[in-house]
Amino acid sequence: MNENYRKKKQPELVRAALLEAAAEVIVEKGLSGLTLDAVAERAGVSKGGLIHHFASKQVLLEELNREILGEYENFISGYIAADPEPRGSFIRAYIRSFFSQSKFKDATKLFMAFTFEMSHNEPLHILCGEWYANLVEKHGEMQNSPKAQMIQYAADGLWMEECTGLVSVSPAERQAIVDYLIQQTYEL
Amino acid sequence: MNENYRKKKQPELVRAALLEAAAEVIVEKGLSGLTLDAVAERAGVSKGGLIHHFASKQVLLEELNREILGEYENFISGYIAADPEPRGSFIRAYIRSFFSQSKFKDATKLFMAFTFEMSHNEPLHILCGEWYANLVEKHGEMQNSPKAQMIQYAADGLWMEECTGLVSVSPAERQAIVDYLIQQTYEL
DNA sequence: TGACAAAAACCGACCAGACGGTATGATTAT
DNA sequence: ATAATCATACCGTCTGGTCGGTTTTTGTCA
Repeated sequence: MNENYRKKKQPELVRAALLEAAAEVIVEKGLSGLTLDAVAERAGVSKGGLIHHFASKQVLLEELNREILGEYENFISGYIAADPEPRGSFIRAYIRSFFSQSKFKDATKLFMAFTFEMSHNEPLHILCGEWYANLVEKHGEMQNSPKAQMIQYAADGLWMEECTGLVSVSPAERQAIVDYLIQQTYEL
Repeated sequence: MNENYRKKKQPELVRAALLEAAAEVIVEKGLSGLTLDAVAERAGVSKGGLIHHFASKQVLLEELNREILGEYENFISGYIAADPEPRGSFIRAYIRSFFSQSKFKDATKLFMAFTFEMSHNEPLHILCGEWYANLVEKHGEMQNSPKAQMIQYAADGLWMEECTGLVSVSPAERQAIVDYLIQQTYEL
């Protein structure tokens, strides 16, 4: 007779806790370490409860991916709206969103896990593809000068480095690079 | 009475085939799809044979990682040696090596899998860390102006995009970006 | 408003297959 | 003869998913 029976039902909270737990497991143990048991235990829910909210592991993955994609889209939209200079605003928002405070811990690593996973997970790949296409369509066409592309690629590279933790760049140095990239977007 | 008993023993070839097979499995099914059975079958070797060459799955991973790191180091060294202009030669080599013909198919995806894996696989992380430190030491200190760092980050981003296959950039456009990055390294 | 049926939320035991790894034996190379 | 190279059979554990049951919530109707 588990106490979760007695507790007030709050399915939305449980669902959120499960997503959060899944994110943590992925970051800590990788996608190969993501098991339903681990997620359920970490969220304080039984496996049956987990499967009630997410019919399968694949569904759990897709929902989690949808979650972080939605978060990034909100970040980007917000930054663009707050930017007085329309020229290059998308790239600036793109850069800034990477360093925004996500509700998921180590969101960059999480994002990277999906980035690789989708290369051999068709539904996930489609999901991300549509998301990106929709993003571009919503915020107008992108700058596609070599320099603009270089800046955007650099943001990706910077983000990736944060995942690896290999080259130890101090926070100050990192901020300096980000500032430099932002500054460059005004000189397209 | 398997035919591999009868065949002439060529342990080095078998070992190479196993690494190659492991690489293919990782690219096609991800690290969560990497199983000893799959690797053994693809290489045409029994599981016992596999375990004879690589004592465990972890060892197999580390050896494969060592292999591709060695390959990249060779690429970089070669490009630096062939570069008449010493200034920025490391960054140019860094860029070019990403688009060199590796002996592993889809080496970029393979590399990316390791890049994420090492964030929660301590031995792998140490391995990569030492490799990178050694690389930097061997080829002199790096350029660390904001612009130089931006170019290097952009190379990472470009490489990452090739893994995702999301934004469809034509080979010509890709080459144009690479050329642009190379060109920029002469203006540090 | 209250009874009550249906649906939603959740648990816990269970299963079939997959997985990493071991043990042992067969064959070849040195 | 000894070591190296492989195959085969096997084991304990883990994993994704199923199933039936229990409690709570919600909708309905008198």
